Amino acid sequence: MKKASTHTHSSRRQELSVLTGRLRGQSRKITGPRQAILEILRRHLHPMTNREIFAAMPRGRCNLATIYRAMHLLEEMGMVKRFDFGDGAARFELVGEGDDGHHHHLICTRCAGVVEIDECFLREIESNIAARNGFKAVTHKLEFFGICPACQR
Amino acid sequence: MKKASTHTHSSRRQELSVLTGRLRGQSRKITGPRQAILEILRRHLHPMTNREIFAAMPRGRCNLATIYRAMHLLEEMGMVKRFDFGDGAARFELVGEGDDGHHHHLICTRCAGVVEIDECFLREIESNIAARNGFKAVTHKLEFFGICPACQR
DNA sequence: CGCCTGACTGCAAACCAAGGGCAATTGACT
DNA sequence: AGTCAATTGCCCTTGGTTTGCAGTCAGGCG
Repeated sequence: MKKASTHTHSSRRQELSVLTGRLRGQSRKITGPRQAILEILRRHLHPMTNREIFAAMPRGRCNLATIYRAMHLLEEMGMVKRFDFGDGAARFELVGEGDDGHHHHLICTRCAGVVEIDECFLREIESNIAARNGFKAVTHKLEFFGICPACQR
Repeated sequence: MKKASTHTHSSRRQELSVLTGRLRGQSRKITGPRQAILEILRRHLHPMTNREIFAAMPRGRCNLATIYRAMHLLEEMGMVKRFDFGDGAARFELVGEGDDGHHHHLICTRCAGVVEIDECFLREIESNIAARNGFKAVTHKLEFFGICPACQR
């Protein structure tokens, strides 16, 4: 039984050809490293650090610096979203087409396990804060931290 | 006209003697660098990086490493709270006695100006998320980003 | 199909926040 | 004043991230 893909989270599972198509559409080259990176991100449902992406790559197929550069490019193109779990390493997740990728996480501080929280409860509060302080283009970063069921024993 | 100090924010303005007293109470030494750090934090109402504290110190009065160590100590003692504005440098703010220091900020992405947001709207949502996922001891980090009135022109 | 060129990659060095080791110093107490 | 553990300064290390440069490659063109 196939589940309809209206869910933010599952919509991240895009065909590789769609992804490379988005690159091509911006006259970017579809290189080996970039394909490998997209393939890896496509298979992982949680944000990954550049080092994790690097490690997931068969035989250090590309250089770590290349991954850093690719992630910058993909972020600018809106194909990935950067998250900060507060441990000093940036993490990236694929963003579905048409989606802005905005969501949050619940992270276990013991085992580093991640739960995706697809809803965002702050849209309204955010506009209130923006209005109250005269700010424009207000966004927010929010992550939850705690101890997961498995780590509680 | 003097405003009553029931406000989270203004309660951060503590006498230096009160601060050093808290150190003494935990059999910690009241050293020159620590006094200088507390004095600087007391005068600033927004979170400061270690480097900023260092720069605010008369004549490089102490070593940067000392500041790092002092901030760890003060954080453990609950005298300062660590914040992360996502720019790769930790920031610290004094915490009032009896307060847990939990609050958020609205940060201008152009001029780096900071507005303190004393309320937290997520207490209830936080417990929901904790319960729904079986997590314990859940906390969160939240900061808002936007463009301040002055930077909009 | 093979060439051309700018985009891209690999490598190494550099950068920055942060933290650690160790010897010298100092605050707090007797 | 003397003692001792706590603290500091100096310097070096670590980890994540970025950059300069030279060689390589994807993709368009003939």
